[in-house]
Amino acid sequence: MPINITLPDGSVRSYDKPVSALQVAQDISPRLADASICAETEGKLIDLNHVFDKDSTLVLHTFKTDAGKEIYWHSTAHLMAQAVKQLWPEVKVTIGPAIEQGFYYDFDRDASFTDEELLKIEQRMQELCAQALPYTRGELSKQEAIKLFGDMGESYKLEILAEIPDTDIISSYRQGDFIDLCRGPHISNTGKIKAIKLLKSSGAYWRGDEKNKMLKRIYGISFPTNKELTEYLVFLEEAAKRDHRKLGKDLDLFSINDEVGPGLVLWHPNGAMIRHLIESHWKEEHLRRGYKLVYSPHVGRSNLWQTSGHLGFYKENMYSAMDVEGQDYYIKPMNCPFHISIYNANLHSYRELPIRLGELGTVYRYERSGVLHGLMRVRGFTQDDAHIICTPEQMDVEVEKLIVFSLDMLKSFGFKDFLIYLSTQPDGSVGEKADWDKATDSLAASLSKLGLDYSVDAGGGAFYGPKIDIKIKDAIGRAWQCTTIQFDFNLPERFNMTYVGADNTPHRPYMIHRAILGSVERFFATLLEYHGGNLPLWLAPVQVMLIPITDAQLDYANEVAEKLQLQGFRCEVDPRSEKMGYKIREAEMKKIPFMCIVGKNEAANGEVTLRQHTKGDLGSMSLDTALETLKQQL
RNA sequence: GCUCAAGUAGCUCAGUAGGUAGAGCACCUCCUUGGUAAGGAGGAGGUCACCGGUUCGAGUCCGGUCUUGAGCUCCA
Repeated sequence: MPINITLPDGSVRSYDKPVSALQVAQDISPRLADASICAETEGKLIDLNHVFDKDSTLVLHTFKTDAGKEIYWHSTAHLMAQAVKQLWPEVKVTIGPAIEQGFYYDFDRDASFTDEELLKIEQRMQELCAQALPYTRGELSKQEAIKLFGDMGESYKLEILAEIPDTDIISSYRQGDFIDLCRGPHISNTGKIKAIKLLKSSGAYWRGDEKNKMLKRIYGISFPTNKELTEYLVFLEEAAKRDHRKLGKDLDLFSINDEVGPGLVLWHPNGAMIRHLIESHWKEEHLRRGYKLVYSPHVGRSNLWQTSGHLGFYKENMYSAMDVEGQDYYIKPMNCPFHISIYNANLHSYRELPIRLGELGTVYRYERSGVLHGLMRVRGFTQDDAHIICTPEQMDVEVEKLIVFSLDMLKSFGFKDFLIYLSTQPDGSVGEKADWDKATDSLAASLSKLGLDYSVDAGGGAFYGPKIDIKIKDAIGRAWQCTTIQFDFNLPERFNMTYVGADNTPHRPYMIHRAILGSVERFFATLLEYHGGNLPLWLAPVQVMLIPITDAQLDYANEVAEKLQLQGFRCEVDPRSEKMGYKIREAEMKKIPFMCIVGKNEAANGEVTLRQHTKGDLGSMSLDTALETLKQQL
């Protein structure tokens, strides 16, 4: 009986005796065999030395596939654990998975790892790579596994084993003198790992629970070639240059000040201008789509938060009450109760729905000190909030409109790649299951209808409703959550929201809570990082810098600036008696999109010379031509 | 909040074995009026995050507080 191995392209290779995945790879091409990291059969990842004794499918994974990377990095994590155990035998190992970019391994050790120690570990890893130690799979019963890891004193492994059913077969992987409890698969030998960099060490709780012991984590990354590692390190440097905190300082956009308080943002004129432009655009787009703008106060009486339930489920994120004539008031962590109160101020007919109330609403939330991060995570921020109140029948249309609107809005700022998540009903949620299913289906159907790829986060919804989140992918691959579209089965009930239906009886409306940008602060940060500070012309706080070559052209420069301003451009004149090169350099570093250079020739002919940021000299031209050029970029 | 690191002029950073602070850029004044990324000279600017301790003497050593960074947990 031949054994048929079916490959992804549909071709079949027949063998008359059992054959390993690696052998099949060899038969396809030795180079493929060399590049292969692991294999996959019937949807399950396997080692390359897995032997097929019956008809099977086979997919080979190289470092190019996600699965290949994951296995490669996971194997490197094992290698790192081996090196650490060799250097410090008393250290206990815990777990060490692959992550999106690289891997980590958590160790139980009193002292944290210093940079010198990381280098030492890296060296030991390289020595172990040179030995090309094979990773060998072993299978044992739970009893045997407990004995094995118990004898080694690896208490964390015993804890993991305790959660595995008694009857399961446990797999372990050994390379050289190191053995780890592991599902696998792994690369064939340590020699496959060519380039390693241990990036940083930090603390991490055992099982991510802050009640547990703080372990010492080492992050690292590895590649099949040194070239890839170098590229990755360059990429990290590039990311650091785009950090919004650095750009915010360099371009004088915002600051966060000790005395004012952590997590509270001061918007400087340039940053405030950008924010103004974002917000104006936001308002126009909302009005165009049938939203009504509202404003609401920054504080509200405790009754309001009692009714909304925030004092119950959200209290730990709220600041403590302030006393106003014997009554408790709370600064708002959310805008919803106010928007609902606006809705409830009047009686509504089904004929008015949907009602879409929008507000750039500033909220304050208590965030633990350790989580604050530039503008990405702050204590006071402005949500681009809106609540859509509609009949159940209108829900599908509204959801679809909302998704289209969200993507259009994000695209208008230059973003192109999005990650979309659908989060479904968690345990302990409120509302009827039927409503949940209906809402969840509506969200899913809209996404599918629009042909959008999304991942499902099962049980990841809020307790009050399912949601869609959209994350923006950065030019260098990082993802930031902006848009969130959440159904709410809780608040309409709590606030007894109603509308009068065609049958002349009150009905409970559906409510969708949504933010497209998320928060103006986070969106602003993402925008900055995405563009690396080089904002599109319409968002640049200063669009044109007028640079007179000598003081003699100062009047002419002012004249040109005035004309540009009349056409709606934001421009400034650099009047200093500095050399032109000096002023150009400064304008370039401030990332001002256009420079308008005027010397005696331009002044004499009524012309200007344009220079575009990062692109250089565009030559001299009439003022009208220059205006045309600028307008084309808007 | 927890673990580890850091906090010196507006910015980026030096500061060696504890002896009351230094550079570059930016800023101010003067000279220079220069054609596509830094012209020259001079000047001003710091209770070395804050509080306490050790010491004859602390930017430097010790303790505490605040803030920042990398993570953990959580989230827009």
